Amino acid sequence: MHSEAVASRSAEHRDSRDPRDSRNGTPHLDAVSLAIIEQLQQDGRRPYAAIGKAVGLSEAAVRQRVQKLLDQGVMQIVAVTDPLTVGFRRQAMVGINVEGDVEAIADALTDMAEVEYVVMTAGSFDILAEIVCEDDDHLLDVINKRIRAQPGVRSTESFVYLKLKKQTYMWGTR
Amino acid sequence: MHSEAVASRSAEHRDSRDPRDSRNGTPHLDAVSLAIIEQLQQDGRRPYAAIGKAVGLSEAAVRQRVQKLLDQGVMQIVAVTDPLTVGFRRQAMVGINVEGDVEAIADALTDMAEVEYVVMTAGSFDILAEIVCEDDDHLLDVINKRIRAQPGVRSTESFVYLKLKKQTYMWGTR
DNA sequence: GCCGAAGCTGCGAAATCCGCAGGCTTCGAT
DNA sequence: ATCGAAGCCTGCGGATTTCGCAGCTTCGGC
Repeated sequence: MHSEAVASRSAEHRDSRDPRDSRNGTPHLDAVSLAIIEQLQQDGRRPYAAIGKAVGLSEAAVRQRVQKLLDQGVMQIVAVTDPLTVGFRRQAMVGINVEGDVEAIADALTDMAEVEYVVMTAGSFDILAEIVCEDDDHLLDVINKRIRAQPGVRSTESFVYLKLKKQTYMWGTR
Repeated sequence: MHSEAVASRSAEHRDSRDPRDSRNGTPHLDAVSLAIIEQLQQDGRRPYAAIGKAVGLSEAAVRQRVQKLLDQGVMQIVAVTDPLTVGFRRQAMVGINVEGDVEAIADALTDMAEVEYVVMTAGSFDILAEIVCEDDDHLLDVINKRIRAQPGVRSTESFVYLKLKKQTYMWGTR
């Protein structure tokens, strides 16, 4: 019977028709876009023609897809550095416990320039936040004067970084 | 006395003569390279000529500097994505306590594909590791079968991500 | 059937990238 | 003091890439 072919076709149709995931507003990514992202995870400046050759698309098509991925916020092409070499000598992860509105505290942390990373978690901390500072004084100031000063912050625990062993950006490249 | 002037001169000389920091192997960065990095943190594909105009250098000079920064491993230009949109639905930070050689454990974690981020810390954990997985089963497998199986791992504590609030790559751009 | 949206291709013009030769300065050695 | 090597910059021409646009096809709605 031809039901298999029909199912395959309808799946293709869904892929191309609906660019959005039903659960949230995140756009849907097909295999080709994923392959393009992989290429750019290896080298953010790789030419469109080279990417096209790798994923089986014309240069113009790759260009349009990349532009859309950037516009949609699915990916960004940026330079990433080791903070130490750029003059930030103290980093720490801070575990935070909150009473009341966790998301409000998370938003407040998000607004701080020294806070690089904020995530709400399940477990013995409500929030984990990564702090990037120039020196010890700066770090102390951020943790004690700014974070702990937030109303609703019940307690914090700090983990000062001693040595960064790994930091990759290769999701999807494995 | 002139000891201050002498010290100042010798420091200048060290900066320009020796591209490496004495403490570790990290190369020294001058203000211009920092400015170039800032440009590329805003847009990893910005043309060299535009960067040159912004930092006061010729196109060729910018190109040479960027190439050197990449070769030295000071920065990398890559596409970064939201893991959720590329199909990784479970993430967690894992705090680890170790008996014996902490760095050996950290190295073992570094070799795992699902481990995105490894840092040795001071505080109540010896190591923090970020895990990126496709689903709960995958996450469970990595934590229980792979991480806790490492000899020397005394205990672990997991923080499953509920919501990622902030993730920037803008060191130096503030 | 007809129309609009979305996505891909091909192509020519403009912009960018790239390699290289040459100039300038610093620094160490003779 | 002079010389040579090294490091870094500029300028330039050719190769490559990017960019905008017109046209084609598919698919779903009316």
